[in-house]
Amino acid sequence: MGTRGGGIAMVLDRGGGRWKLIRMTSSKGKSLDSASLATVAAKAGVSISTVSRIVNGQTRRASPETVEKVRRIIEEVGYRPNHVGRSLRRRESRLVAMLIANLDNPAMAAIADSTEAALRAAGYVMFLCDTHDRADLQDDYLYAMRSHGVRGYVSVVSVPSPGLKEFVEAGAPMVFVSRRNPYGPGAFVGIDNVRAGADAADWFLARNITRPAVLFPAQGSQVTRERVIGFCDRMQDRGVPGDAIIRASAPGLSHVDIGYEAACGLPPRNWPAGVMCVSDQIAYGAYRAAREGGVDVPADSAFVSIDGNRINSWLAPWLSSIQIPHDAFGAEIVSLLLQIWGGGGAGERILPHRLG
Amino acid sequence: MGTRGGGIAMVLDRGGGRWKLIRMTSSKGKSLDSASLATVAAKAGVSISTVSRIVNGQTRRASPETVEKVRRIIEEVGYRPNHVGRSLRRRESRLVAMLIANLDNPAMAAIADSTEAALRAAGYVMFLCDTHDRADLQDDYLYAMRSHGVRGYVSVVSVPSPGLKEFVEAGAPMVFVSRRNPYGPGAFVGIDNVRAGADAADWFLARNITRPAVLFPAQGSQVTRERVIGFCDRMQDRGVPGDAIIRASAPGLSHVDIGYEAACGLPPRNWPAGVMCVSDQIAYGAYRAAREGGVDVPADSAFVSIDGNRINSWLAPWLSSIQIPHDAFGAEIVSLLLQIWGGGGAGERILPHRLG
DNA sequence: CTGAAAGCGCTTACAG
DNA sequence: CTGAAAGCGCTTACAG
Repeated sequence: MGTRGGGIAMVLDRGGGRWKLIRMTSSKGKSLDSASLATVAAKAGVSISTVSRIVNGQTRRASPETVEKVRRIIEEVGYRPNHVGRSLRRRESRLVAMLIANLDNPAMAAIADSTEAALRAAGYVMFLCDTHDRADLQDDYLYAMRSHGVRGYVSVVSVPSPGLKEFVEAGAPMVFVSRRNPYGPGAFVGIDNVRAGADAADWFLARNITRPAVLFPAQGSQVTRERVIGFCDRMQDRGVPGDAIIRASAPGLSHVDIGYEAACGLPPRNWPAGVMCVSDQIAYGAYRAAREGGVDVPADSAFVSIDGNRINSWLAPWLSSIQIPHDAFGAEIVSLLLQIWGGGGAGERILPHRLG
Repeated sequence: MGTRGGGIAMVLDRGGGRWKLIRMTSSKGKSLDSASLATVAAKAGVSISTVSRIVNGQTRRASPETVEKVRRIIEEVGYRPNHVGRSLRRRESRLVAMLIANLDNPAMAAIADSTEAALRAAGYVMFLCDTHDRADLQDDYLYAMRSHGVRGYVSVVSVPSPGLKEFVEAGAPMVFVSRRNPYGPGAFVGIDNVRAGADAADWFLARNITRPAVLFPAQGSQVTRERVIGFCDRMQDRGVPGDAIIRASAPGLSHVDIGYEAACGLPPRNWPAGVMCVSDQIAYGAYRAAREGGVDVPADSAFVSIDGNRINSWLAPWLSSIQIPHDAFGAEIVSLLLQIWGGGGAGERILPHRLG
């Protein structure tokens, strides 16, 4: 922005022979900053307004010769609109904030990936914020993003926080992903977690596994709870007594650690023939515990989980994971944002999962 | 930003009894936008300048009572400085662009993670851009970031591109990570790849593996080439004939795919006792090929690679990976940025790797 | 101790 | 067809 290190030049105004002081970018062409509208206008001998209009595609409001000349100069000096000035004036930007719990999680990275692509295709720029699952950081980012004039928010597995509540109540355009808005209704993209859990149950029953374990975080979210409930309910609906299912959980935030710890609590002598993990990361952790306990996966014990990380086919061939179509999330997220901006209200997009 | 949907209010100017027109945020307190300096100033009965100074910590230039009153109002209306206005005026922001080749790669995600934390600690906000290893996208992002007034750039495994060249030549504050500046000297954070390759050779030799294979991308970067060279040179220096090393490569960008394909070319009957992969992802791909070929890893064939992804201890216990301290990159990157901004010139930070 | 004014780069009614 | 002017929110010499 601006012209740090730029010089000053005098230029004769086309119109009335008056002198005009204009700033010019460094003569060496070495300036980091792009030329401004003023530079282009001066070089073309037209007003800033005219250049602005042409930059914004209003070409019929200028003579063909002017348009041609201005375009040539723009090309010549490599002019690019300054988004900061534009944002300030228009009071909106092409920025969308993406708040994500943890970049280290491949599932999150996949969602970020597809959202970035979809936003870019729609002409927006994604502003990625890693909240580390912390309410205070989430709020810091929300306020910072607002200060940067972002036009919308995508909140992936959000954590409840005062700032989030404030934003939701103020009607900030926000799409929730995986985890629903904790403060009311709202746009949502995700899967049917109860059904995913039920599908895992069916998968076991098809293999005559009727005394499985289910592994989940002790301080679970709605998401993990629904998966567990879907699993257990289906099992019981199909005749498995409730106490035949081993429920194993562990505290903490890291799902790998939770999986490991929870699995360490399973009976070593009587290891279940099937282990349902509510996330891939939990399965990764449980896998190590199984190995350490001398259990052969999947020969002795079938592992099923929910996520379907791409890496599984390479590193975890022993895992049957219900695939969440993270690659398809981005398009739905952007479509919902556009719908909200268009005044069409929120909506829910429940995407189909499948056991690949 | 601004006051979409806000109303207008008349307020009596403290000083001269003149009328002043000020904007106010929506009376319902439901505005998405934060209050502006003007709002605070009007409520406090002082000028915008005074509020601005107090916001920026210049408290000794105002009476204690004024400071107190203004602070109370700021708290009351929840004022937060608008970064867009501030950036435009100051002609700099607290934004740092992070250009990264591929979020899907855990090594990249780890670098992004530690950089984000280090930047945040230093009072900056990271703007993450996924270039998908494409020169055109990298340039799009570079120009877009400049338009947003970012103050610095971090380029992780950058790809050569016209825009990058332009930025480098214009002296943009930029730190290169893993891969050096292709257009001259410049700030750099990474490891000694030749030595890492040599260490892998030593590891094999310590286990009497003298007929290893080395797997690498056909269109390799300087980075992968150095690792291969370091490996082969050390092998030969220690008496292994050059043709005893099987060099296997495959084209493409995806390292898992490259690893798989390259390993498929290894002699099934005479599979090498040691496989050196220039990255973890290549090892993941090669591992599958080995399994499919009936090779038991690590019993029949020892796998060594370079990266040290955190997930390895859970999912790839068969892999001995030289650990790159990605978690420590962030601090070095930020320290270099601060050094550049401070006029201290660039520098190289070669971090120690180790085989855990 | 405090405020009026200029200006960052841009857009947009408005006037000609 | 074109330009002067106002103003987005902020900072900062400058004047008092």
